[in-house]
Amino acid sequence: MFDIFEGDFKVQEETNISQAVVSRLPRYFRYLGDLKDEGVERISSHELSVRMNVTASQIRQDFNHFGGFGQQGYGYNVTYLYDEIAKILGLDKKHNLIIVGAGNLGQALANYMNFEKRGFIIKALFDRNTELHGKVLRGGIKIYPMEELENFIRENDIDIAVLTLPKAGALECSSKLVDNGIKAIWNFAHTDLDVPGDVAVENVHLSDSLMKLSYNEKKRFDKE
Amino acid sequence: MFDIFEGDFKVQEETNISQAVVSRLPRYFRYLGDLKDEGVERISSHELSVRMNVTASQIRQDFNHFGGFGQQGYGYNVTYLYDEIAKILGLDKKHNLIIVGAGNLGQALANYMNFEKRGFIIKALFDRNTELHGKVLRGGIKIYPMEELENFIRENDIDIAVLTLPKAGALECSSKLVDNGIKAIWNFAHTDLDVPGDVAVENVHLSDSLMKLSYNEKKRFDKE
DNA sequence: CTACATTTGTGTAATTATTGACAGTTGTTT
DNA sequence: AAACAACTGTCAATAATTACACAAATGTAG
Repeated sequence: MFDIFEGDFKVQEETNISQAVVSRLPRYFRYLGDLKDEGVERISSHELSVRMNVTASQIRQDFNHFGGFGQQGYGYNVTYLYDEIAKILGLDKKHNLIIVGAGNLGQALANYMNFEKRGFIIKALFDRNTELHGKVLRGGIKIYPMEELENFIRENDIDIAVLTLPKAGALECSSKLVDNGIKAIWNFAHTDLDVPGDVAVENVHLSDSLMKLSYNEKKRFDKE
Repeated sequence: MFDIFEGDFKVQEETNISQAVVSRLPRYFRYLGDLKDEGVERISSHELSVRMNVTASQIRQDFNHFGGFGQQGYGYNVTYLYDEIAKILGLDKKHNLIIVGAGNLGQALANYMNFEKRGFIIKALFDRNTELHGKVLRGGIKIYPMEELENFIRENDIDIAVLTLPKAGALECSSKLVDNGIKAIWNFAHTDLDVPGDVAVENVHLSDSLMKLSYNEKKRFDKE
């Protein structure tokens, strides 16, 4: 009788993890990957807390949001935990990406691609600059004109769009992407987007990040 | 008599602003820049809150951490507030940067450079790849061999280092940077750094960010 | 097989962050 | 020039996040 309520509650909770927790998951995943590479089979929240410089309590609490992955008296099995977090993060499935804006950053991301190892496949770039059209980057990724964007999305099962455009075009472009069914935008444009609630946006505002660094550098200087 | 205590307290507080607040400053700065461009002279916390989609209370409280920039019954003078936030973020001074690691990302950042407008001047890149040595990028920025790193830092008043290296070399490199007096590291390497407390580090873990996006996309999908 | 050290999951406390409320000040209108 | 509306700075309340503490479970050593 109580179990039913508990169950319902859990499910509801699972869809409502705070971003504070979510932000930490990739870092856990990274450290667990390292442990795997080192051949470590099991690890306790305490050991991990020392490595990662966080509290063991936070680690246990974070993992518990998704159900218990550990065992009392034993700890966590590294490979199992690694795989589970991968699933939570959606890394067990392939994602098809397009990059909109083939400037320095767009091309760098296309060439960079450690992401492919994790199942994020870049299918194409798009740009309005006609000089770039037809250019082929590493791995045969091609730059297309903007006009082909809509068709490409529909025909290639694209779910994530990377926005590496100047501020001006970004907003307009984001609505076009959304209209064509994109459900996730990785936004490098120097502006905030305004999209429906069912579209995920992850902002990478490099300038903001650099300013934060500048503040923190200054602060430490001021202290002396 | 009381003023003295109040004063002391303020100063102490000023050096201890939470990162939650600091993270919001660049965004305020961005919106204030837009307002300036639009020719808006004054703005209330309420108006700004609508634009930025945050609470007016948070805006007032945030600004108050650094002393009051507004006036009761009037609001905030856009230009004044913009300039004050610039000062807080250390944008009133020039910063000399070097980029360590002249791969795709390093070169893209060097070429990209809207940062120069804000006083972040890239002075040079460094890489171990001999094929790149001597290559000149936009604005005359040159790629040097790693061996010249230490001298260059000392002779060119560098305060910020941008780390765009693969994971393996990043840790070793960061200690070298710190040893030569770097006080701020913008870390794009796929690993956490271990530096003394007086060195500011700002991490830009692109993979982490992408995984977060993947989680949030998945979550929205799960809901239906 | 028993005693003990280890470790998770979880309820609770403490801390931090955000929001609400309002006194006091300023600008504006009549 | 008085009355009123708009607005900040700040105190208090609420909400969210993090840390603590311990019962229950497991592995290990003697």
